Amino acid sequence: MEQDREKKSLDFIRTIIEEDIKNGKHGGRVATRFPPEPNGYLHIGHAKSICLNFGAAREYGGTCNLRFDDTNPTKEDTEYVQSIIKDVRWLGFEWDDRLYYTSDYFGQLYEYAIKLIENGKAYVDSLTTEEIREYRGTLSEPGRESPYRDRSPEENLELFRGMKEGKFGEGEHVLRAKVDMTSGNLNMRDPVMYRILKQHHHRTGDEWSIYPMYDFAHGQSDSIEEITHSLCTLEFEDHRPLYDWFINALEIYPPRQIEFAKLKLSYTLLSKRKLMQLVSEGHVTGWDDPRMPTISALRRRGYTPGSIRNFCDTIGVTKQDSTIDASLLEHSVRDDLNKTASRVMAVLNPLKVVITNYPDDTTEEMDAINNPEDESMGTRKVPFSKELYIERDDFMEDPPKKFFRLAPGREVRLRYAYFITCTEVIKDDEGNVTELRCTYDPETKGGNSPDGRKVKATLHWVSARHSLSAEVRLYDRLFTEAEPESDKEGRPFTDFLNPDSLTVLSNTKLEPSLREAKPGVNYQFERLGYFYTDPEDSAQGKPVFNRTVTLRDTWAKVRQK
RNA sequence: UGGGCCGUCGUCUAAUGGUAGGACCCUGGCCUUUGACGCCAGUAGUGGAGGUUCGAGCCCUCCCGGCCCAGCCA
Repeated sequence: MEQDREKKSLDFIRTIIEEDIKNGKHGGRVATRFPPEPNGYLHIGHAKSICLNFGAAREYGGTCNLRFDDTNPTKEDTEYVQSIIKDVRWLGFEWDDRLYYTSDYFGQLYEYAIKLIENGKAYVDSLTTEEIREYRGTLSEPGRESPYRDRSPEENLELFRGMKEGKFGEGEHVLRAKVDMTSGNLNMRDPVMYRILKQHHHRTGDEWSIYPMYDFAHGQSDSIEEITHSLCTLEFEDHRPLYDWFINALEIYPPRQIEFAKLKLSYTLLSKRKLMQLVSEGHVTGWDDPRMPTISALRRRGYTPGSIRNFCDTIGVTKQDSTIDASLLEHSVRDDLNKTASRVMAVLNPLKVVITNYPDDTTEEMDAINNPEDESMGTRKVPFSKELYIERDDFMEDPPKKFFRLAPGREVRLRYAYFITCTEVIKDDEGNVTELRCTYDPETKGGNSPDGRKVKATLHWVSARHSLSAEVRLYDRLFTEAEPESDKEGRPFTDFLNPDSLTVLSNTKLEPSLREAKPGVNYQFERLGYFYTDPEDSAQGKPVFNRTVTLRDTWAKVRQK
């Protein structure tokens, strides 16, 4: 039978790569690169590109370089370099000694520019920024040639050298490619190759007073590194003819650029500028605020590298503009954590329960399973005593039909402990329930009744005397709208910030084993969700928990109806 | 309105010109010491009109809709 022969369907990029390998292009070599600009933190959209570039290289026995596209010293910083290195590693990828910077190529790029000048394919333009814009034309009208377009190579050379040597001020001149001012593709209307920027660069210091534009640097950098497949996002499709023009004019190694759609995720933003704004305006506490879609924030929230890689696998790679449902990301992390996270009992919104027929000073150690999905994770002891806490939501004095948790006169199971029956409801002057009195059935120790009687609900609980209080942060979506950036009435995305994106709980009651919880560990609080000990704010014996994601909650859906 | 790209279930994504499949979401049901997980089932799609063909999601034409480009940003 051929049933087991799995038919894999490749995305269009991998299809091209396999085709190239089959045809012996580049001698079967596969070389990709991930080329971030160090001007912000990486986000989940970058993860898609990272997984594609590093993933494809890995799959086809190739290499993937990490290269920082650092051609604009006014926006870039080593802080971002460091965070990017950390994030790519954390995602599980390695570049060995292939860590590069476009700034490594400034010398070579300068030589390339000289060559184009000598060949009459580049010229120094002395128009102002505004004039260049006017001369460029519009989407529907062709541009006009600059009056400086026909300077001689000798004059251009001298001017360009002068630019390099710092003889001119910022904005006085630029170097432009002599392509075609009438092209329908605006990128071909004599694009700027170099501008004067008397700025300190995070790597080259004050060595340069001119810096190449991205368009004059990116393609050649790929060429220098002999990248076989230059993968980038759709908006650069229009730039490809220009890159090819440069490569052609320079007669250097030609990489093949292939464009794919960048990731969009519902209920969040993935624009570096706007993420920066969220940080600078204080809507979040930083780039790694767990509500952010950055890699560092997802990590701090408790997302695992595997869950993100799996997410990227699931969403695929195409050229179609699309928005992935946030629930798919949530599914990825639940799926991963379900198999690996230790279960533990934690009461977030405590309601006191006194077991009236239980001895005052007795403590029993109940056996609890750490992970029903993985027996090798073993068991632990959880103390049980007369006074307990249960979740407020697990009791209703006047329950609707479909509520089958605790209610007056009703019997439920306390997980790994006993069946209890609610006998009395205690309230304060305002009628708020403050305490429950229950009886337990000693025969049901461990959670089973010898007479075989069933209960409909199993509740989590924590022994009051043994409980630990800890700060627990409940995170929710940052925005209330699926597409905060595209409001019909043009309202800014900041109008749609979710006021309930963060709830901090301090009056929580956790099982005592959590006292020793180390920072940076994933747990499942049974029946509630996955939580992660905050790596920054947790201290010895004083963990702080971030909610990664809730468990799926069927009852919440029923209740809403 | 110049140039480039893209239209398949609600959302993503598959389908040598030959039965439109999978995932997420959703809805039922089973199971359950997590209303979780798991399992079973269900709902639901080729933007439109022509054409080629025995046969079109796929090829051709036109139309409609969406995205990107007018930085000395990347």
